[in-house]
Amino acid sequence: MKTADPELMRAMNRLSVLDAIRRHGPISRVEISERTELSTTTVSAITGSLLDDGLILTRHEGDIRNTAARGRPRVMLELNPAAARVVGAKITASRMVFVVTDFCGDVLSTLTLPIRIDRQPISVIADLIEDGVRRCVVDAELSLKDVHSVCLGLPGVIEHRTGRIRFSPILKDTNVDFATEMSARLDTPTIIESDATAITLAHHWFGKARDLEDMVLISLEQTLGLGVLHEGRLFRGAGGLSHNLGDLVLGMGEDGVVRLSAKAGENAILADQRGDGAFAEAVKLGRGMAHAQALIKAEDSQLVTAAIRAGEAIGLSIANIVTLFAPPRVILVGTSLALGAPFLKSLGDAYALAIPPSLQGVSELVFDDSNDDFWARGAAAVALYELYESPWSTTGPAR
Amino acid sequence: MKTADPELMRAMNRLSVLDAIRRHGPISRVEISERTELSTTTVSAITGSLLDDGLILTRHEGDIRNTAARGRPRVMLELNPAAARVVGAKITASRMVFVVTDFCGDVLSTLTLPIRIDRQPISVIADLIEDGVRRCVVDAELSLKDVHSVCLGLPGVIEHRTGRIRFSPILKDTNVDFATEMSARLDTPTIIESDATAITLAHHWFGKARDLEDMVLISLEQTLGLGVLHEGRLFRGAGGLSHNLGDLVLGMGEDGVVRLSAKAGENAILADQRGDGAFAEAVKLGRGMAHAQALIKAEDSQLVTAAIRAGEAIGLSIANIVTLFAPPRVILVGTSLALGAPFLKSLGDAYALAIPPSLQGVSELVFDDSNDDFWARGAAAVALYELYESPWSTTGPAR
DNA sequence: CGAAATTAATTTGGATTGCGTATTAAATCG
DNA sequence: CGATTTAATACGCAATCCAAATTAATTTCG
Repeated sequence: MKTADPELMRAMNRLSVLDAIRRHGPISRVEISERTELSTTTVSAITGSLLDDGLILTRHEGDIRNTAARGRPRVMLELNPAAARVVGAKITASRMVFVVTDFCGDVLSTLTLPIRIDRQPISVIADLIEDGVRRCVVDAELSLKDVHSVCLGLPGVIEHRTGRIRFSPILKDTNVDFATEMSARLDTPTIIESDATAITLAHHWFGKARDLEDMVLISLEQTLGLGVLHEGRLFRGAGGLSHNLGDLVLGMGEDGVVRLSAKAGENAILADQRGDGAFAEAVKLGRGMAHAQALIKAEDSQLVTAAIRAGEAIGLSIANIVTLFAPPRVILVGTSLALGAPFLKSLGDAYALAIPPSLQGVSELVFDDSNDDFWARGAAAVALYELYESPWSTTGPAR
Repeated sequence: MKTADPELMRAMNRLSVLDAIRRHGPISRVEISERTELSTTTVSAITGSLLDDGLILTRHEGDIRNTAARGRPRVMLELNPAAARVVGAKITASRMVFVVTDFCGDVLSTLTLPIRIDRQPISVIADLIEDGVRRCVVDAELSLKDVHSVCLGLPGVIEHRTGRIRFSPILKDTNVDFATEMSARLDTPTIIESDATAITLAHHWFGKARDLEDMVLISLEQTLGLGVLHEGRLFRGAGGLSHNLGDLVLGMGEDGVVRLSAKAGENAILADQRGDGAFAEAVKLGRGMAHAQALIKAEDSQLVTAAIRAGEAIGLSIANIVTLFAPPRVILVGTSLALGAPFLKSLGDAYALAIPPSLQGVSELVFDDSNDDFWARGAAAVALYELYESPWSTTGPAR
């Protein structure tokens, strides 16, 4: 346990205030005081220091109290977008998406590189990422010096605390210290995070989980990922390890264990389709799911069967996750959602069947079809969160 | 997030100091200061207040410094056993075990009631538990007034925060507010906890996880349970819900989903044996596993097959749990371990096969055959932990 | 045997924090 | 323009932690 001193106390309350300002837009000091349950005195002191540090701004318009606006008007406070910038990225086997965001998490520029990096040597991938980051920063009319930190979201088993990639489907190597590598290349602190964890935070901050402190997210892409929000914070396994849902085993098959990824991963669903030339091409370019969607609409029986099988396996797995975490909401994201009705129906049916009676109704399933920018924005949010948490330079004694 | 004020700060450091004293036996103030990273000043203040409150005692012997004991000798501090007493209990379908412990968690008296309560009306079960608690307290030559709180550990899906039993194999009813019921009967605060969670804390305090802050425990009894220790604290699902491992689904069968409990629960393993009169009797008395052990040693082929099947299913499930939590150690407990070599071997083999390569070696499997007292002691530990955390009466301003 | 040395624990003083009350600030209402 | 109302700040208090100085209780050595 961390030892508690006045400094920690202040840090906690600062984060609490900063978070209230982030979540509830322009907000007055009184309202912050109500939400955080801190005294107005304390809120004044902290907001004063935040103003000094340039992290927040005042706005004298927009006091939207109940019509009868008597008395001294409230001064609204909001995050200062210019306080810092971060870069977030989503790296997949067939493309990279970068965003630069301001201190609020609002996107300043976007860059998509539709490049297949699957199984390229690590140096090539690092080169491409470095290039993407630099270009996206330039697009935002900034320099890397203006960027506080970078967060890369990628699939696989990521050790957030150390910045190591233990395994990723896009890398040949395992156990790569990617944070150190990229930090050196960019000369900017770089955080490595699981893509699923990144978009989990994106949903907590901007998306379909703004109202919740507990939530689970399942990402269905090439890799099947899991993100967990527990008591308002990202939950990672022991040692900061991210979860890799595709590694879950469903049972024993003839030649070894059957993993979820083998039944419901993108590759598994599309495997039978590779024969078709046009389709194979599409898969290579990362458009497999879009093509599959079209075929399913045309009732391609083989693919429909595969989709139903996959939906079933995922539905069961979600039930298992709910059994373990009991979240009030489960958000599903990822390219596989494009498979359409047959997939979603079998998923929902399997889930309904598999959820234990004692947990019936505790959890709602929500589907989300956000684009890649949203994932990258989630990575940026991870970087911002660490920034919010970190003691800010000027945080000194009250003047 | 809790708002941080001096009181919280003090509470955190108090707990930290108290925990150091609990864990590291008689310990001097300097050593507490080193371990907690608090200044000696603060440690002195806190220990002073703990002494005033009678929670700890001084001991002038036993300063075991490096032989050359120069300078003023250290005063050793230890928990005051007499500071409080709690009752812990383990409730199963075929027996109840109660313990009274002192403030250190040391057992003062034990009571085992080998009564089959399976599916009795709730009032009967409550009666029996009340009786057991009262008798065990009397055995310790105490009165219920001397008991600070009671913690009941039982199988199923337990909502710790509210004290509700959402489902338990030993109850006909579901969603029972058992904490309120028992608190009123005993006129003593009563905590309801999952049995698996209780023994998880027992292992953290007294058993095979004293050295770890992260750990997962799998309990294999009539019900299959899961306990998680995360960053030194018990981890429960959202809303304080305990996990019920038996509800995990392994796949789709002919008539609906196949749950782990149907493949590896005590009932599942012993189901085929019910025909035998003597065996059926043993099962009813909760001795099924002991008898099964004997039969397996005699190479009863039917039972061996069932044990191997069960071990396989559990091994796979453990791999899945490790995939999600990545704990450095997994402790297995419960009556099913008595099934012996064939079971344990198939469990270990299935686990080794199912653990994803990227997580190979992060987790070690440990088997534990503690008796029921240990479970009950775990429940007592849960009660004690809440006591340690709670602001103590006399915790006022420093004198 | 008594003074010096050594280590433990407490006391003192300074800095920071949060909270409650009183005060100032900035608007509307009559 | 003054009274009223509400927001934000200023001031004083109590509690926390820490660092340095002080006191306490030993052992060591002359």
